[in-house]
Amino acid sequence: MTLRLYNTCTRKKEEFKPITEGKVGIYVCGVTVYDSCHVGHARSALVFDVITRYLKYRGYEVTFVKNFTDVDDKIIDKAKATGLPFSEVAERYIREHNEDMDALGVERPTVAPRATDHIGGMIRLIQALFEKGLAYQAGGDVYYAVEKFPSYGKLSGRGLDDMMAGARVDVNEKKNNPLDFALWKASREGEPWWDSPWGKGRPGWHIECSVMSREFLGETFDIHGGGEDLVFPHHENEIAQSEGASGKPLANYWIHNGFVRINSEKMSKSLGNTCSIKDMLGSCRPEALRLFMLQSHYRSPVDYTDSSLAEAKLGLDRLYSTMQGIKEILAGKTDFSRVTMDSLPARHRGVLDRIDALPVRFAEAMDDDFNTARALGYLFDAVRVTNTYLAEERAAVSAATLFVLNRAKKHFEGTGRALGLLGSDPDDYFLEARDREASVRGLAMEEIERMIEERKQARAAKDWARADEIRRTLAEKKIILQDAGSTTTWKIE
RNA sequence: GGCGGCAUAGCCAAGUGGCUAAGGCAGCGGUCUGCAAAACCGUUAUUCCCCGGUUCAAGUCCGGGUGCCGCCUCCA
Repeated sequence: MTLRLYNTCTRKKEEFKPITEGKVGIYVCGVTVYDSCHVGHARSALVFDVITRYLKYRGYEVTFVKNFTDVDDKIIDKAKATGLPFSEVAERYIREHNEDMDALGVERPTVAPRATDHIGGMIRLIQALFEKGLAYQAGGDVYYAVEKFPSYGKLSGRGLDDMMAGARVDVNEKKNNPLDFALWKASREGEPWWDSPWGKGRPGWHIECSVMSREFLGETFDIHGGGEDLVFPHHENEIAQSEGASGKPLANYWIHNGFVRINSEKMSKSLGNTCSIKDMLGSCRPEALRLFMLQSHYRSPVDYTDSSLAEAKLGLDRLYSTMQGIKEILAGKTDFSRVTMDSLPARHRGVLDRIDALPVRFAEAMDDDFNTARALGYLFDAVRVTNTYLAEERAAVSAATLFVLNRAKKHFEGTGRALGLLGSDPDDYFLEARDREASVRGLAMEEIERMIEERKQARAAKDWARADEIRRTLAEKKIILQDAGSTTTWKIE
């Protein structure tokens, strides 16, 4: 079975062949730390989190590098606006970024380098570009001479002439060609600076990634990723820098995730419709957002709305409710160690076969360019099979039942882990969801528990009128009571 | 102006030329329940934006049209 992935550079799905058997080196462009992360950052982070999780699930040893751009015009602007040193602005948003990612259940990268720790490497790379005749100095600035690099435009699929025709290139008299980009910028008064052969200055945006990827992954590595907006100019320029200097391919595969829209509109600061991760997590649980994102293919645009997120949450409840059902029966602790595949009665065997199909189909979907939407379809298929089985078995649990359910649990947990889902204990999941909702709505838990107790007594006395009255009263507060035998649980609608 | 993408049920969404077009949400009918909820069973696209073409066979390939969207400037 082979993993195939869509390579932006060739615009085709290709079979994945790592440089070193069993290992994968992946570099993803991280954030510029000048503001809080929004849902778009969340998508990118979740996409590459699932990609690295799946690569590990498949047995690869993954080295995942995701950088922080901690010196840049916008950070400097923010520093000026707030009166803080630029390094403190960066520090603050790095910390916030990490908190957000932890909250989303995104695994930390193997290395999270910062641009300012690699200034020396950048200077050396720029010098190498001078030696190759690809860089030129103009005052205290250094630019990359785009037309000296023949394959410029190969990633984004455009030629220099096409781009020249575009009206929106900025006019800068210091550049030989309007498409040339800055490798090094002279610092102005009050801006951070580093000494360099070209005077006091700071690096251009693109150079850091060329340097840090080589530092941690080598001149050529397996996968380079980022948001689709980075294809041009950022990644194109990285290629020009890295390949211009080394003469070797930068990355063998390029992966780009699609954008998030909000209510069918592009999310952007100018439209004022960005939604920060912090805000969003105040009203929804992280796993629901993850499920929502994974229900679309990573390259498609995704439209974020309150209702689509609410739907995803219901889907997540469905998954956890199956996990809860399994847990409940397994808690019976009957010994099933003597059950074997061969001794399994046909009816159980039939269910087991369908459940055992999950990891196989899951891998088949994920191997096809990380098709998480299809993979989730298979997961829900297995959920339905399990639910049916659960409904049939509940009355008379046998050792065979436990054997089958134990296997189901393993498969759900295994595939779930590869997606970053189903990591919580199901009981905790539902209690947490309920208590969170209750506190958001300011409901008094003691009062609810008291009324449930009263209703329990009414039911015992077959006083259905009183029991129903309590149900209705609580229902008005959106509290749904669920009777199961003699116990009653509740949840928020 | 240049480059690229998308159009599948009420909504979201997968679909790698060939058995009955995944899955989720919503809806409807039923089972279960004192009543409910959850769960389960059944049901919801004779058809995949439109028009041509290739093929024994097309949602899937090709050409044309229409409609959305992205990038080309900082952006995940």
